[in-house]
Amino acid sequence: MSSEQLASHGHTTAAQVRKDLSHFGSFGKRGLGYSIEELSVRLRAILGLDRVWQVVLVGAGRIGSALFEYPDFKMRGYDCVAIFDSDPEKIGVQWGTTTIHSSERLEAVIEQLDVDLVILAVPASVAQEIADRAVEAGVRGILNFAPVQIKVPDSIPVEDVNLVMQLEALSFKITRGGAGE
Amino acid sequence: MSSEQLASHGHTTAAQVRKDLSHFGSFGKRGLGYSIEELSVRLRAILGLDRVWQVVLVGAGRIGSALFEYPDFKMRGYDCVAIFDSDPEKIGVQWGTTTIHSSERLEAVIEQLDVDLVILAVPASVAQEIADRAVEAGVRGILNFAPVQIKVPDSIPVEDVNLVMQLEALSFKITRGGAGE
DNA sequence: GCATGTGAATAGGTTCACAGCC
DNA sequence: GGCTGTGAACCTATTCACATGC
Repeated sequence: MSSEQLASHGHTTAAQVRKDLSHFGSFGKRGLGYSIEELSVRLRAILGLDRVWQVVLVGAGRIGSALFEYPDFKMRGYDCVAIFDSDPEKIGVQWGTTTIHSSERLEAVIEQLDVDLVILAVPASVAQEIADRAVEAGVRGILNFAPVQIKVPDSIPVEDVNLVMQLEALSFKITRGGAGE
Repeated sequence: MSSEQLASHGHTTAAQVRKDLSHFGSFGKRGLGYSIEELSVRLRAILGLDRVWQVVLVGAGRIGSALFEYPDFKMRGYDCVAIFDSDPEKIGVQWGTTTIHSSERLEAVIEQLDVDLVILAVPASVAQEIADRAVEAGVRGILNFAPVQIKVPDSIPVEDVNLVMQLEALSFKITRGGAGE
């Protein structure tokens, strides 16, 4: 497949595709284009998707349950090895084969199972505390659903999921009136 | 509050704050800084947040219910005026004071209630069809939870919520090893 | 011949620094 | 004196265009 074809799939240009890929190496063949198979393998390795990541979910509320049931996670190599909640009613409950633990056990489980990522699906009021404890216990990245800006060391990446902001982005684009992008 | 102080709250610099704000007007007072109150009002108007947006939710599954219960939505001016699902079991069920309608009624409701935004919380397989119908019925923006790239006219903004991609972004940052950002 | 990979040219965005106003 | 608003300098990213290799 040529850079031209690749570009038409994303929202970009042929030159952009070539420049971007050239940052990581030279994966194409002149006159021929790129092998989808090879690109896939090489990019998955670069992005760190060629392994299974150990994930824990903190917060067994609605968002937590929606996430947990989302089939794509497992399929894409994210293995939810534990769930935590502070509600005594929920502790001990099983979701599939995964048990809900007391939040108190967070550090122990993260260390024991060598957890990579934490999904924070807790109220804003406790998000920072949980994040601190998770980082202290050795977690390497955080997906944050709580509507607060959590502070962690620079070495720990955080991705924020902020649906209100995304709705607001829509509101702005509509208000502004201009083209969709 | 000075641009310096504002910058320290976001993840940015004083010069950046001043340049960005100057794009929309000159809201500060020299020697003094910016009035939070005035900034808030002016920016809310620019972003289109000084009104209530009519929203419908399509898909009354787990993601849909998590969203619907999310208190921030109403508080931030997004009023979910209708829910749709194709499952006959769910049709007629009430969530709070909002009834779940058959997806067939999508166009009728969008037109009648002058709906602005659609939240697409449906399986990937039907996302495009629903999007087409919503756009045809006059919706002005789409928040898309389905893991597909939906195609709509350029004039209709789409915001994609793609949790797998956000996890993958974490994986990349961790793999690359560099600083969090 | 065809499409990559890459320097050169261009455009876009960020930082600097200071005149102007409070 | 302090801080904004903004042109100028700088830096980064995108686009162009072509030599290189299949």
